[in-house]
Amino acid sequence: MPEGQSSLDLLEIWESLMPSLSIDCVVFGFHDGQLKVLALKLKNTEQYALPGGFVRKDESVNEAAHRVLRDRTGLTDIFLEQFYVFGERERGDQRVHQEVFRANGVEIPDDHWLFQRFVSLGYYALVDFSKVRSTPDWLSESCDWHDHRDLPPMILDHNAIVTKALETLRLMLDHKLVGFNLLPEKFTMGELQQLYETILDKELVRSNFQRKMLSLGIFERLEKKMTGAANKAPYLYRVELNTLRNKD
Amino acid sequence: MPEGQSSLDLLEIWESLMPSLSIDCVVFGFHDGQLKVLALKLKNTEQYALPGGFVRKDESVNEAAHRVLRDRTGLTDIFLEQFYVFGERERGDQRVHQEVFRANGVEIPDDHWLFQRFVSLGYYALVDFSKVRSTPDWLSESCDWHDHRDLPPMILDHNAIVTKALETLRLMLDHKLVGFNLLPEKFTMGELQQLYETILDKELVRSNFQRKMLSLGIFERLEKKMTGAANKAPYLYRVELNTLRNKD
DNA sequence: AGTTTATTGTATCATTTAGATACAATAATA
DNA sequence: TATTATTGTATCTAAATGATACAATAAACT
Repeated sequence: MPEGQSSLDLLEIWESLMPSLSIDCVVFGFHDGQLKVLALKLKNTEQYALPGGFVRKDESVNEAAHRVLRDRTGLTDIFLEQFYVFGERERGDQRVHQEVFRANGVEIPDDHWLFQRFVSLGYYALVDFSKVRSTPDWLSESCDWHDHRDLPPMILDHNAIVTKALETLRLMLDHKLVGFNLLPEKFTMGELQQLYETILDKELVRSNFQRKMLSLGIFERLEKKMTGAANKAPYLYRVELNTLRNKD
Repeated sequence: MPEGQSSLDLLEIWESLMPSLSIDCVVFGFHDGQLKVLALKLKNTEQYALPGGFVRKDESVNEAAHRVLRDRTGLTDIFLEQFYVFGERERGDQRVHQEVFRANGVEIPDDHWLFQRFVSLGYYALVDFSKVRSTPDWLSESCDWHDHRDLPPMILDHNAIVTKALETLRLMLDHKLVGFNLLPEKFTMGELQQLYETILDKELVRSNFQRKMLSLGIFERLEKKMTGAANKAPYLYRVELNTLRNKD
């Protein structure tokens, strides 16, 4: 049995949690022109899972999601929103967790609460890839980025959860202005366009994209970014934080 | 103690339910040029509540919401969608239910599951006002429509839930095409416009509204509606069901 | 029966937004 | 200094939206 974790501990933990409720986070990042998703590789198996957790009795569901995200990425103050509740009767074989425990030498009775039905609250987060310090949880051996078009097979309905999260992100990208949460503080219009093209899976006309973005009036133009390339240097932009606010 | 319901029954019911999860439905209807919301008047109190319920262990959360809606309105096959999870630590005084029970002569211990913390899944429904046969539940003396701008004080955070539901409806009205779910099968463009104006709280230019709606190409023009008024009779329209589909 | 009235359906204008293309400005290289 | 690739902006066109006008018409009134 691995150190620091016993069936007794699990029972104590259970008492402090909201029963039947779980949280799954689809953490989006952007790197190398790819939209990435954080996934955990479960110890001693070939299974992957989304960062997730449970809701404590003394915290709100949104607080729980922020805590999960902080534990896996080290980030606070991130864009994080509910997008769907996954509450099918059979969301996939709940025994996957049992397999994981067995693979790690932990015997837990079949009727343990962990293997009961959970309704999962789906959250999606938009983070600055470069700021993330990804950290596996105690069941996982690693926590890494995967291209959203090439995700490993994940437990339960986690692949479907990512699909739904991406749909929501596409919707919100047109609707609210949330895209730049995936970029560093300073970015060029070219980088922003590449981000939009990746998420929407559609090519955009550069000049028109630039016109539209700048007409929003939410960007502050900073110094030029000397790229070293043999051509005109693009300006860096920053979102004027006074203009927008992402709160719970 | 009222017939048909005892503490023992409640315990049995409890065993069949997903713990800590509840469902609240904001049922929108349209009548007399007003956007209406269904609310229950709790027996022997001046408190109101949204139609709601719990999730059975053998049904999905969406099925649970449909069941709640069927029980309160008699309707199946309605537009019903999740819009938010209300999971604050203190969503208001959970003892309101206790008050209701006391007012009805039912003593339930303070530590009963009904008074514990619940996370509520918010659903909103769009229904044909004329088709609803509103039916109170066993805790309520009536189930009636209220103008959305003049709702009675409701328990817990139910007033806030309605506000959030209305925001979602406004968003979806622009985005998807869901408005006509609030109208009878056949309707005039004038009626549809009045509906949009009420929901969006904004006047629209008739000719432009008509042009936009008809350009969607989802309406089938039927016979004229002879209103009896001394002017040109408007056509009735129906949504071509082949074109659109609302599924879970 | 002809006139009046209010409302509907559609046309037409102007304005705004979006798509397509062109071109001057420019950072590094040849 | 010319070349090159890319950026920022302008311009033209097309589509969507806003504002207004007007003919068609169901019932009431003369």
